[in-house]
Amino acid sequence: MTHLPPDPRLRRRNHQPPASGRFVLYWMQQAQRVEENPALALAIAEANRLGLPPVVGFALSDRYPEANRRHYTFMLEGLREVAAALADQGIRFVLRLGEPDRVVLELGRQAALIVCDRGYLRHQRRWRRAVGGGAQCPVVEVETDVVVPTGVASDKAEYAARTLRPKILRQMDRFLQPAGPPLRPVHPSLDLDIAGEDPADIPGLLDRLRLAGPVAAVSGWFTGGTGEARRRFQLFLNRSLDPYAAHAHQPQTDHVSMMSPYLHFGQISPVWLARRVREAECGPESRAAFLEELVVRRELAVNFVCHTPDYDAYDGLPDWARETLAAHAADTRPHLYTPAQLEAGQTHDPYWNAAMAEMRATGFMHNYMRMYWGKQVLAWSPSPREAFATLLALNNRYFLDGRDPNSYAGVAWIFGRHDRPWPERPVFGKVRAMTASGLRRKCDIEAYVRKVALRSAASP
DNA sequence: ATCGGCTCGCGCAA
DNA sequence: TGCGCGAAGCCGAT
Repeated sequence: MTHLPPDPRLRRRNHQPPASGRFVLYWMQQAQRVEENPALALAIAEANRLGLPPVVGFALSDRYPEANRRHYTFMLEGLREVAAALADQGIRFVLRLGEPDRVVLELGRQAALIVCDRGYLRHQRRWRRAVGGGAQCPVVEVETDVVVPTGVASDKAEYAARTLRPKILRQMDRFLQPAGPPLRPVHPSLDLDIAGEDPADIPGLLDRLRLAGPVAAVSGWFTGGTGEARRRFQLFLNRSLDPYAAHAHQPQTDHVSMMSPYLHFGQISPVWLARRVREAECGPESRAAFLEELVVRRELAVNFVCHTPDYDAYDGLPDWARETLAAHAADTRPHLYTPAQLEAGQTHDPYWNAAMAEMRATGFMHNYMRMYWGKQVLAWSPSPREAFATLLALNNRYFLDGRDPNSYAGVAWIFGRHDRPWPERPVFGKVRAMTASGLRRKCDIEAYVRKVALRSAASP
């Protein structure tokens, strides 16, 4: 493997010598797409060089943290499309039920090389460590789901967006160069005799998985898959990119890309999205604002989970934030709600209830409302620690983009992470507060409430 | 309608 | 060591 190009997106996961095998295995887990997938491209190139067919393997586990029907329907819609797109190229897609590390080590016994993509949460890292340590052939990891590879951007936990921003912007250009034309496999793998599930049988697969909770699918609002992501993004470019910057705090509009569910499952490439926006005709402010969200803040969230071992724990918050929240632990809470009352959207606040209804009905929430929604849970919970737990649970249960680095960075932001102190007030202490009067001042919040009422009434 | 003050700590200039 | 400034705000003064 000494021939591997010196590409900062590549990393060897073990030091096994070259092995013989029936195929080259691309273990797809994070980057659930065929287009703009550098891990798949590397697997095809290596397969051609070795004179072997490439095979794509995917492990479907119902032990994924907080897995439910909503997430899995969306993911399986995407994987069905992946299987069909791979078949068009003569590549076999092997879907197996089970824990990813075990499934991949089993499949990998017949592989000359394993290529994997890169998710950033601790269970995804654990799977890759286990595969790297257990495989009898070389394992190469490819960074697939950020623009600037994490180690190139920064090798430490960044304090805030302002400290990461210059590092990202300095490097962005070189990682937005278009890849060459997609490589075709010389040796097709469709006829290889490898057992796997039928990825097109979504109801059958869902029935066989033990999924938590009564959280319904939201296919009426969001259908999974790269084709659907591209269609939606084209609509965004046509209609919503130009007012994007001006309407960032206008949740009554739909001038947002809604790419986060597709990015979360790797169904669309952030590099491709960034290139499209750079080429788009729009005001420079909107172009910069979108790239700020897509690249700077999204990759700040990745930096956060990579360098904060307890990214999902209250104790991982900055000292100043924990200290000020502790100093206000005994403050009177004018409103207190249980997690069940919050989940049902039964509070005194119609704006908050609308946000919760949007989340339940569609699996999505406008960014500005996500902040307001989170800040109120802090205000209405018996303690910041309980608020933190409630927010993560609701986030990961209902959002299609739950359980993403952005989920953990977003919840931590509610409690002061990546933010600065502000004037001291009850309950919040020096952590930034948001209020209903602020919503009324800054946007047409009544129009947002009406929009959500229509949507949740029409909910499938 | 707009403006300033509030508050902590990082990173750069000196 | 000093200083400017920051992921999305609030509030009161003008």
